[in-house]
Amino acid sequence: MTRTLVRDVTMQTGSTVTVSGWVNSRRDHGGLIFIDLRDHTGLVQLVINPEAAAAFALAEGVRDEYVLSAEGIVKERDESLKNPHIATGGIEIVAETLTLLNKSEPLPVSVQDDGQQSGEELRLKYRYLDLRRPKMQERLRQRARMYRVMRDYMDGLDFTEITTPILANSSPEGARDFLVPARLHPGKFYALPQAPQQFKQLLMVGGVARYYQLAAAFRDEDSRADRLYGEFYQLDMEMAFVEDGETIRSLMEPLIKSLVTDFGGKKLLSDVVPRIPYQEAMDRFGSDKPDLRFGMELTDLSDTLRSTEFGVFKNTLENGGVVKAIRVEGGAGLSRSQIDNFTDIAKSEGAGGLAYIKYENGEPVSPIAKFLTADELAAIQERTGATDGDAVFFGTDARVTVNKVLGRLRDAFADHFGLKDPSVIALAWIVDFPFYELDEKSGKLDFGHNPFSMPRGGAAAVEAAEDKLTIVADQYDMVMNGYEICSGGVRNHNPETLYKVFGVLGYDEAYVEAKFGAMINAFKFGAPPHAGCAFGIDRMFMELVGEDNIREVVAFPKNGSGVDAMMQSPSIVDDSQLRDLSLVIKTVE
RNA sequence: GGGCUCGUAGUGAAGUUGGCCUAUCACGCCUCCCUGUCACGGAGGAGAUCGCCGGUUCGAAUCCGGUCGGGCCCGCCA
Repeated sequence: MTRTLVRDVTMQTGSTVTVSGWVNSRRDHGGLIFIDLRDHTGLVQLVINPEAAAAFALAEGVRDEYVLSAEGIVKERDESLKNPHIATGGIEIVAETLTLLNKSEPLPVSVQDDGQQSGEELRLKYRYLDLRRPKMQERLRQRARMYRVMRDYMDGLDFTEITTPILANSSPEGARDFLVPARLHPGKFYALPQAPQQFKQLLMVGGVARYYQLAAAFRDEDSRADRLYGEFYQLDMEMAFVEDGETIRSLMEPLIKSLVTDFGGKKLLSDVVPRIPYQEAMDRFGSDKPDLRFGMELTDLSDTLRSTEFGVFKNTLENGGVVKAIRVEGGAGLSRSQIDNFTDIAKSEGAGGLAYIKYENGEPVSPIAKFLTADELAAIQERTGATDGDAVFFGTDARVTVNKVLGRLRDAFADHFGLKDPSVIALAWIVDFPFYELDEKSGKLDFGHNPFSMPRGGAAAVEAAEDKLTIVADQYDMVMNGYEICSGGVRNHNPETLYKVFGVLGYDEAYVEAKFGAMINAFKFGAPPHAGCAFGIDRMFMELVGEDNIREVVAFPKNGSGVDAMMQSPSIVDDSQLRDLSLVIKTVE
C-alpha cells in the first residue's frame, strides 16, 4: 500500500488512494461525517458515509489529532460544494476504509495558526505539538532552504565545508564558556567553542585556503529577543591570501543580497551597501549597528552652542562634552507622558534628562527655550532642519554617552512612528573598528573587538601610535535593519605582531604562548595572510522572515533562563556519572 | 546581579480604585440530536483552592510583604 501525499491527491481524481495524517477537524452531521486530514503537505477532506459501516463507526469515535490512514476514491466535488480556501478544496476522498494509527488526548496547545495562540512557555514545553502548526512547518523548511542557498554559494566559490571540534578548549577572551569535564583527565575540562575561530585560522595554516562551515557556536550568556541562550549557528568562513577586508566583504555581499531578495522576497533599501567607519556610525546614528531604513541622523550642535549661557549645555561643553540633537518629524504631537517614556529610555542609557523643543505654529515651544537666545534657537532649527510639527531632542554629556542615548532614542522614535518598513532590508558594512578601547569601569586599555585581528599598519603602526586608541583594525560587521548579522576581520598571522598587540596591554610573550600556544606556534610555520567572517544564521533568518523573537525560528530553543522546558534540561545527574568524572558537587556562594 | 512587566478552568482572555464574584466570556472537553459541512449547527453538562506562602481587613482574584515561574531590557555577549 503506497501512501499519497495530500498535496498530490487532486491529481489522483477518480482513483483509489491511501492518505495518512492527523485529524485537523471532524464535522459529524449524524448521518455523514467529514474529517479534514492533515499531513505535512496540507489538508484534505474525507467523507465517511454510513454505507462504509466500519469506517463510519470508527469515524464517530475519532477526535482531533488522532492519527489516521484512509483509503478511498478521490472524487471531484459538485461545483456548489467546492471550497476555494484550501488547495484540495475541489475534491474530497470518499473513504472506504479508515485505520486508526494512534489516538490523541486533547491538546494543551493549539496547532492552528489562526485563532488563539498559546503562551510561549507552553508552546516550548509542547514544542512537538507547536511544530505541527503550518507556520512552524514552513519555518523549518525555509531554514533548510536557506542552508542550501548558503552551501551552494560557498561550494560554488570553491570553499570547502569542514566541521571543527565541538569538544574544544576554553578561551580566555569573549563570552563565558560551557565546560565539559574530561573523564580521562580528572580536573581538566573541554569547552564548547564560542566560535570555530582558532580552528579556522589553523586550517589556513593547514593549506585549506578556503574554508566554511555552518557551525554551532556556544556561549553561556544571558539571552535576549534577538539572542538565543546557549547555542546558535553561524555561517563561518575564512580565506587565505587576503590582506584586506574589502575582499571578504565584496565576496560575501552577493550571497546576503540574494538571501534578502530571492530567498526572503524583500526589497533592498539600496543596491549599494554602504561602508561606514565605526566612528562615523557612532557620530551619525549613535550606534555601531544602525537601522538605515530611516534617517533621524544626529546633529552635533557643540560648535553652534559653544558660547551659550544655558547652564546645562555650557557646563558640559566646558568639560569637554558635546551637545547633540535628533530631529523627530511629527514629534511636536508627542504627549507629555509619551515624552516621559522617552525620557526614561534616555535615563536608562545614562542621560540625566531629556531636553526638547517642539515646533508649533512657527514657534519653538520648550521648557528650555527661555534659556537660549533667539540666535541660538534659530541656529538649532537651521542645523537640525526642524520644521513645524517636529520636535528636537537633545543629548548633552560625554560624547560616548550622548551617542548611546540618542542612538537608543533614534530607535525608539522609529518604533513609535512606525518607520521600520518590514518589507525593506537595509544592509551596511561597519568598518574600521578601533583596535583598542577604554574599559569604562577600570579606565584601562583593552581589546576593542578581537585580539586576533590585524591592526592596520601592523606592528609598526602599533609601535608608532602615541594614542593607542587611534589604532584601527581591519575589522567589519554587517548590519541588517539594526541587527548585527556578521562580524569579521583580517587576522593577525604574524607572531611578532601578536606579541606586540598583547604587549601594549602589558601581557608578555609567555602569557600569549600559554593562552594561544597552538596558534602562535602554527604561525611560526608559514602562516598565509588570511581574513574571514561569520554570519549569525538565526538572527539573519529571523529578520528575513519577519520574526522579532529569535526563538520563533529555532526548532527546540531554550527559554530565557537556559531551560529546555520540553526536555527539562539542565538536570541532575547520577552520582556514578559524577564519580566517573572525578567530580564532587559543592555549591559555593 | 539590576530594572520593568505578566501569572485567573485544558487553552486564550475579562474582572484587579477590596464587597451583589456563589469569578464572566470564547475555544476546547463530555452527553444527546443532526446526510453537505469545511470556524458545521442545535440542546444540555462538567471543569478554577484566581502561581505559591504569609499579612492587613468584618470581608482579598483585587491591598501589602515575601517567594517561584515566564517575558522584555540593562549589565554581559563580536
